Amino acid sequence: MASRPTIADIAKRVGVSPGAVSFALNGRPGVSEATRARILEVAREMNWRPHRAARALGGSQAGAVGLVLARDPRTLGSEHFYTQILYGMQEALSARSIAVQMQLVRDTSAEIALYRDWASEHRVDGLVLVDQQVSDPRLDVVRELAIPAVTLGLPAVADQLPSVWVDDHEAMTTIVDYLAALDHRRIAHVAGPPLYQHTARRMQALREHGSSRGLSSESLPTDFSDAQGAAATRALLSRPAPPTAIVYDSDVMAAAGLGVALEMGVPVPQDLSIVSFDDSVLARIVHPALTCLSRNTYELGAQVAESLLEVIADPASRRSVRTETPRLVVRGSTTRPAR
Amino acid sequence: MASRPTIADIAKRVGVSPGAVSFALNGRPGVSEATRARILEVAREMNWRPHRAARALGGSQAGAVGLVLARDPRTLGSEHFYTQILYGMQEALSARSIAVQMQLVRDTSAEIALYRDWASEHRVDGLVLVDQQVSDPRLDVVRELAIPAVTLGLPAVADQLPSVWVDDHEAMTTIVDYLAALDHRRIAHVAGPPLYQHTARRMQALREHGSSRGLSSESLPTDFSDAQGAAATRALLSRPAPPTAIVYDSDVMAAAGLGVALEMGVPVPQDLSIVSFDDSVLARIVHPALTCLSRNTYELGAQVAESLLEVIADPASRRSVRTETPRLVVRGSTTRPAR
DNA sequence: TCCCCCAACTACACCGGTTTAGTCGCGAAC
DNA sequence: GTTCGCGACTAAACCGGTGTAGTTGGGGGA
Repeated sequence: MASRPTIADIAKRVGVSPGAVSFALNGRPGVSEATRARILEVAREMNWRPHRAARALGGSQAGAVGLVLARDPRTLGSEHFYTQILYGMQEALSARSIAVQMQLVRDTSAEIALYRDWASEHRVDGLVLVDQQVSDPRLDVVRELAIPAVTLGLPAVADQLPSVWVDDHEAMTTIVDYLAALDHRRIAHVAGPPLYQHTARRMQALREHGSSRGLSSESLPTDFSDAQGAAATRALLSRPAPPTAIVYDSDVMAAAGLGVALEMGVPVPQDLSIVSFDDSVLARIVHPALTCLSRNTYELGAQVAESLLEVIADPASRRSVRTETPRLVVRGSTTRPAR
Repeated sequence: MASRPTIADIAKRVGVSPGAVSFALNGRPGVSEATRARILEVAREMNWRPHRAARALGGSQAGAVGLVLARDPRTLGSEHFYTQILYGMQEALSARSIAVQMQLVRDTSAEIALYRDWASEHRVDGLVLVDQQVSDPRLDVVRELAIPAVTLGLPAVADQLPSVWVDDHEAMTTIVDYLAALDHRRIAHVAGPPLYQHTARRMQALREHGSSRGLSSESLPTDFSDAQGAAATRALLSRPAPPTAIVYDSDVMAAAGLGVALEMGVPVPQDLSIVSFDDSVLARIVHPALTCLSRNTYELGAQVAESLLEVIADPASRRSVRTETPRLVVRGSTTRPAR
């Protein structure tokens, strides 16, 4: 009884046909301005809202976009980053009452299966692909399914999808320059899995830029867990000539590394400088607080949403957006190395 | 062209009517077993999947449930907890191909507005209400909208919604008993906002149980931020007779408090024991690692999902589920107080 | 043998929008 | 004065399922 008003209810009340109401509500020609105004007023008065399913059925807009995180969620350490991204996206999309469908899955194959499900159920109008891989099996699937998508990461060279990207090369360069200016000569990098494009890119940047500046440098890959971050740190600090600075691919690993250093009696920052690629509450509350690259993740999410809307509107669009390089926030974990 | 097969396609191929196919696919009487088998086989062969919107339009199942987090997302510290909850829910629901629609909003009024939107757009079949408040304005709205819902928190006494709950009273009792057994006599509690029911409950438990054991105890409310957690810690440790143990309502505040203690030259755990109500990576990687209450958050999420399905199936259901009390995980941040 | 009943199906309306193919009326052009 | 054109609107099909009211055929009971 008290069920939501439909377009037919509005039509009856205004005295026009349902079709006319649809025209009016969607701002398309076919009704006079006077009638349109009447209809809009009545719709507002009756508190009308489109029935999503009905729209999705007729047209083809599901009114939702999808974001899948493929990680072992029990050990996820990047919640903060993706929470911010999600929030940025939602703020940008809620005005158009588009929902963001976020789902956590175990691995990439589950992610791909989910894309197929979503496609066949018409659940989403577009996808955001995060954690881009060097050789990414998702790209083929997305193309096959013909769902509009953007990547958050480097532009996929071979297989063009529009992307919103941060220049990880330049980011690493910024860090290396900063550390070199402080007179650090032996820099280590506790990286993520080289499977990920951003990790690969950072490793490459360190190798190239480090050697061009005459530094000794090295990247140790990990699985992003605090355990492996700690282990890598322990290995590095046990060497005869340990690095004077370690750059970590994530805040969790950096904090874990800091713990190892303190435990091993290596004072931070005096004997070891620590830099993290991620900023977060965690980076702020450990002692000393971590020097890190910081970016406006919220903005990044909003940008992703905008780009995705563009691709949905025009599936042929291939416009990639480069976002500003993260800036270095210096905190207590870095200083000149003691001689 | 290569568009998804519909029920009509299957019907044509099998040589029956679309209605019969619908019966067969939904396991309801009206077709013979032989025909049903044929239909199921052809459906699988053609890789048929129901069109969500079509189902939602006819019946009334949107195939999604909603979860809203109302916090200032820029300072969110509980990502880990809710990520786990979300994952647990998704695992439990994906088998029935029900999606979890999670959204972050700024505050409770935005949360309520979102519920109204979702209701009028028929986006969700049910809601999970988290961060239950002492006097919760959401309860009336949910009842008014007549959406099946469960709360994650204490059972709402006045206004019965089924809930999945953890006994915060007993949790606090566990901590107090543990600290008392170690001979702590002055215990402080850095709490969240007393607006939240679980915080209020913990404060009450500490007051009652502490005094019954002859302890001096006190709760300081905060906004859950690391800044206020740090400030409260500073205030407590500056007193003439500072507490020998502090219990924090969140891992972020506990870690921030730990930082303050070390900075003020108060050795942890010798002069100050620290206990956190939340477990997480953070609690593990700081030094010393934090003693905390730990619970299977993933299970909790799954349980929430089950309960919600129950209410959706039978909106009159009022069954609340009490989950097991979190267990205390002792790490390096607690010990007997130095005399 | 006839009738009734029931299982097994079909036909069709329906959900709430969108969209296309008209219809109508009126002013301008010839 | 008839015709053309166009703006404003209506009727009806359609999207892909679900649910209900028939319809049919065959077996069992009287």
